[in-house]
Amino acid sequence: MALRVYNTFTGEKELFVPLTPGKAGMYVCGVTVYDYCHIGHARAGVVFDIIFRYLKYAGYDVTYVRNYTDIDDKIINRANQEGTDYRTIADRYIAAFDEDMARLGLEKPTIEPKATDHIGGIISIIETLIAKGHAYVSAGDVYYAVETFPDYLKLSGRNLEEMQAGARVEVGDKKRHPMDFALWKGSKPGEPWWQSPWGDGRPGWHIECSAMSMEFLGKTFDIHGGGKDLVFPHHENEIAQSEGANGCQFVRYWLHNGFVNINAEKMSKSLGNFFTIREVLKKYDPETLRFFILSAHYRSPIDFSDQNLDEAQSGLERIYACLAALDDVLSTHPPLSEMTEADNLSPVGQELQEKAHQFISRFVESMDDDFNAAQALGVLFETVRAANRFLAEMKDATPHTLALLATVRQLFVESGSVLGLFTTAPALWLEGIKSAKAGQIEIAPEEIERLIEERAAARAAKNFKRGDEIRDLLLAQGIQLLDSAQGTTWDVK
RNA sequence: GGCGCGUUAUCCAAGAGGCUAGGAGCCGGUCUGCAAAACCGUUAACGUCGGUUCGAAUCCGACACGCGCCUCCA
Repeated sequence: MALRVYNTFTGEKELFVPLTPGKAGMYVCGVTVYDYCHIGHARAGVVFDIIFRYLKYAGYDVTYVRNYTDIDDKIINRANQEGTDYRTIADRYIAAFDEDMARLGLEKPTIEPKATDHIGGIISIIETLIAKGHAYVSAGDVYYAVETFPDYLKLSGRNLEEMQAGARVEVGDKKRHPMDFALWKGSKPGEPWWQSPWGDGRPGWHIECSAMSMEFLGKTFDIHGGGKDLVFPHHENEIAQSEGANGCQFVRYWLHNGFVNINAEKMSKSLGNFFTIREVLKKYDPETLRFFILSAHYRSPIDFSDQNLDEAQSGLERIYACLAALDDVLSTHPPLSEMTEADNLSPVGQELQEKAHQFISRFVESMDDDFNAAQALGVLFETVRAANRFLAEMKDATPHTLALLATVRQLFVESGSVLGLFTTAPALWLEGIKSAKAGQIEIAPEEIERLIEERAAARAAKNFKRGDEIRDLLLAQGIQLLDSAQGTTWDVK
């Protein structure tokens, strides 16, 4: 068992060797809290959630820090628009973020610091950078002098000349070099401010992450994550700040998740083609959204569309239906013992036993390979098929077959705890999906029930023509009748 | 323009030199009065052209197409 992770810095998968054996320090850029989160945030949240969970599962003592950037131009702009103060805006969207992430089933990080609680640390790093000649004061602002840091742009693999050629960076008279970036911004009247050696002001974007990561994880730590779009400039600037101030390596492994696309184009605030998490969750179950995110590798782009979400839901339903069937058998015949040795199992039973035996090692192998959740889901589906086959042919439950089924059920609990799936009782989840769909139909459930009764009567009288008529009538309204030995139920197509 | 990534069957999506990925769908079967649902089975692919190799989706090169970053972004 050896975890390998793709490091943006080297562009290769590397063996994960933590700084301190048995421990892992991870910092992930959270959000700037000025608006509701979109599904791009959902992806980043879910991706690093399973990375956090898997590191713990693999036995590491993980310290996971995810920040809130609660002071920034955008927050101030928003506050001005609404005629309120920045704190009101920040607190509102912190609460909204927490709510959205909780609905997506994210575990709480170890620490969730706020930038404004770390102004002291921020000032202290800036002072060090000035003392070391990496930063300079200019008319109440402080800027980082990128030319003093030879490794600048080493993460994104660019160079300063190239950047300037295509960039439309304004050569402000306050900056010495157009690529210099603000560490501290003097406050204008009416803006929030903190006291500093350079006058009243507020931190620039980037410096808060250097300060908070150092505070909780030290000068050097294992994993730093975030969306691909943060590679430049955010993470590049963090490196310049932290390594410039501390004179040692900042981060050992840089992990970046891919984008969410809409119609094969990047979704973003600036393009205006984004969906908020809460919009999406009105239509889709949170676990469906999570399952959709996990169905592709975290570094690949994923295309968000109704069709893809519908497919994700079908796939998840398949697993849940199998789990419900397992629960059904196990609740009526509680297993007496742990799994015993194979006693004349059928070939189908042997296949299931085989799948159960290999399950964890195959799951771990997938996750060890740069958190390949999509491949891990393949392992789950193969097990579902084997279990369904077994259930279909199982006549009576022997202690051994029950123990086998209980083992299989437990494997889904275990893998589900890493993937953040199957947290709901299967029967309940399936019921939830059904009633969510029922909310979208026109016809009243009482009317459906009445027609079902009428159809049952017609069928009892062998009047199949009338019976089929009713069936077609309901189908035209999106109501699918499900006949079974126990009677007729219905579902929304 | 610079840098980087991708192209896998009808669609989504893993895999990265020889080993059944998987899901949705199609089709076939079981069930059913007939269907549907469910379950089972089954099908098919590696952008194009060259090269390396006993063997290439997989490695190398060229080309085509698509995308991303270079400006706030997860």
